[in-house]
Amino acid sequence: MKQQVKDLFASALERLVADGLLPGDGLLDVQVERTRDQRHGDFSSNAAMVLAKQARTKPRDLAARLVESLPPSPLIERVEIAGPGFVNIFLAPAAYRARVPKILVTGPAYGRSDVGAGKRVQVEFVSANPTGPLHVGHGRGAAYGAVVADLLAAVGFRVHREYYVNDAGRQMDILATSVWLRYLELCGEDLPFPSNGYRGDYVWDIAASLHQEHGDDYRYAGDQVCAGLPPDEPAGGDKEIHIDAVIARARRLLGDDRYRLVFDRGLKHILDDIRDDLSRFGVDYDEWFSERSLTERGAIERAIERLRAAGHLYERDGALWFRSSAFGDQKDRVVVRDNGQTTYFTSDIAYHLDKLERGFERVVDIWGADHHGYVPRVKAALAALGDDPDRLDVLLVQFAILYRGGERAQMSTRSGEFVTLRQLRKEVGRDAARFFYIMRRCEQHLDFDLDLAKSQSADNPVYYVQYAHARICSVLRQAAERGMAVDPSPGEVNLEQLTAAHEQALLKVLSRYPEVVEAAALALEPHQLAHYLRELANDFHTYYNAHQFLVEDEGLRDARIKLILAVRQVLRNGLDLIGVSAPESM
RNA sequence: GCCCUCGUAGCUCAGCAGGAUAGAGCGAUCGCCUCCUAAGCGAUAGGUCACAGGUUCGAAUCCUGUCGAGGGCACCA
Repeated sequence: MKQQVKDLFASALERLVADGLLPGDGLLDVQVERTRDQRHGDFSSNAAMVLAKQARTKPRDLAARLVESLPPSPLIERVEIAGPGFVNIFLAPAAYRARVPKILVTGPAYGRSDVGAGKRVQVEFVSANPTGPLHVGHGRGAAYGAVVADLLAAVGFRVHREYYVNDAGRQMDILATSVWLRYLELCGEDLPFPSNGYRGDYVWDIAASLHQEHGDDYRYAGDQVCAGLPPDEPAGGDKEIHIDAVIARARRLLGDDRYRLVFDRGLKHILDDIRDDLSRFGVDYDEWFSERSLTERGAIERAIERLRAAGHLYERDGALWFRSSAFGDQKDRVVVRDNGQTTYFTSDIAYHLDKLERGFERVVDIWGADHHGYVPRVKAALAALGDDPDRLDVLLVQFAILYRGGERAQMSTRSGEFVTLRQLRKEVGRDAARFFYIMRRCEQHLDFDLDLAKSQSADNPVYYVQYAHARICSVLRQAAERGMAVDPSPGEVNLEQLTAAHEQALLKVLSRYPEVVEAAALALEPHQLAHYLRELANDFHTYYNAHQFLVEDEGLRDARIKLILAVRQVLRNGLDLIGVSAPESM
């Protein structure tokens, strides 16, 4: 609808250019906005004020010429010039009424568009280390990423959802070693557990399955495992040095193949768990991309070579550095350590290079806000390799803080007592979790009120929106019970009876839906959609309280039912996009 | 110390590619079911848009600085 109005302005401006009133360049960005105030009409353009200088005219005079040049359209009832030079558009009531059949015909596709023009976009999100179950912090990234991906798909992008599996790092070695130590305990060995190891129950589970399947095959005597290790922290040592030594010991005793087996068992177990968890949360991926595969395919070597060839690497203190500071980073970064190992950052360069090489025109990364320091260096790497860093959008999602009974719910990581995403789902349900996670802008800290998320009241925005949907279904059931025919055909007869203020308001909100979806998608901001749905539900509830739908007058009844059918369709479409169910009854 | 994000009603937040009198929800106060689900609706009160400058027809929105909150500054991942 907005686009149609925009098009009218664009052709008006073209005429003014043809008349020589305006220069032909720089006019492409016509600004047409929904008005905030009814009295200013439905749409408003500031074009005359913006262009007055170029036209060497007063804004109001230019506005007048602009209005004269607007092509006639059945969409528009009248146009007026207001204030310093705003052109205000009042739409014809018929234009709004026509929305109802449009929505009923388009159905689930109402709100979808093709502004993305089939461009390929990759959305990478969650990508938590597979060292344990997902916690509530990951949940926000999961919900946010899933909705961003769905929004982009809804406006015509070809979306590829991807999870980057950090299956190659030191944290994974710590996990593998933790599993092995627990396994040894199950075998009856008595050993101390490193303070830096993973202590969650899931580690015991993995160890138990290992033990069940392989018996004592991986068993070594406790003193053989512990002999000569540097002391752990409680014994006055360094926990990092200690755990590294334990890892090295595990590798030596088990040998590469058997160590890998333990390692992969832990990896697979946890990854399966994460995949299952996310899937139950309505979050599914097209690809689980293995970091290890980058090494195996030589992608990391290739990335280093490309940087070297481009002259952006140098050696210092025995390490190989990338001159990222030349591309906007704070300081240069190490790419190959003095011990010959590459860094996490090196993998990241290779990974992002790989993304662009796979032909994605745009890449969206969704990271925890604690990783924000990495944005400049990854962009620096892309720039250094001649790629456009603006093809990469990084969304930084702030942490979610849980509240229960007005108190901050505690969560600590290593101890294994953290609140997992699974626990949260169990407690508040998938719908509430999804909705709460995306109702705030990602840069905002999220106060997640567990009591509110569970409450079945109007205070709870999830129930509020869902209730509107259920109410409409209920009205239709009532109609059936009373033997009133419901005609879902999209005809326009009777619709001119929708003259009440509440009906006008609803029609207007319904007409805005595609614009909201587009704006939310392009800005990568799911919360816009959540806010819209609340507003639509509110307008419906107000209407419900003010008017009876199942009235005696058949024409009026038909019109009202068609209207609420349209409302129901838009509620469904919107809820579906944010991954929340639309219940028939509550 | 340097960098990033944030600062809008008592609370939680929208609004920020500049636009007309700054909006919601919660909480507070007062109302609304003989009626399709009251898991609902209406009304009232509530603001120096952190502060100070600047840019211009116009600034909550853009720029600079100050203050405050959070986060990041590894040859960890």
